[in-house]
Amino acid sequence: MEKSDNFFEKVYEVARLIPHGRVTSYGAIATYLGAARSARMVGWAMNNSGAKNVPAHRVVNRIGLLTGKQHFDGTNLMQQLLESEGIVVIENQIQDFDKIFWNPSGEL
DNA sequence: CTCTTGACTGAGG
DNA sequence: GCCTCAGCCAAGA
Repeated sequence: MEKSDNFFEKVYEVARLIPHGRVTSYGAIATYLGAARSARMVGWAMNNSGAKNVPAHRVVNRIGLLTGKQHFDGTNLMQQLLESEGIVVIENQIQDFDKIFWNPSGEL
């Protein structure tokens, strides 16, 4: 095992902590890790998540838009996974996003 | 080394 | 609410 890239590993760890039927944003994870302005790095980490067991479909941008669905295998795979968890998604837009949003800090 | 791109966000108009 | 600009940092060419 090589050295864990702290930042990336943290992202994967938090992503796995997201409860079913919930979602969070890249910025929320970045902020939790102390890199509030590095939300892009979270997205990049998700790009590498292809080799990890990370539910990247539960991570969306700040408005609940499935910006990353394009990186998934198909075109509706990400939406399918979210709907499978009880999340309503219309036109790549999560409905009731503010209600199913999960804060990694513990919903303070 | 430099330049561009990108799964983002916040501030300003 | 929308559009534009700037900041952020890593990877690829």
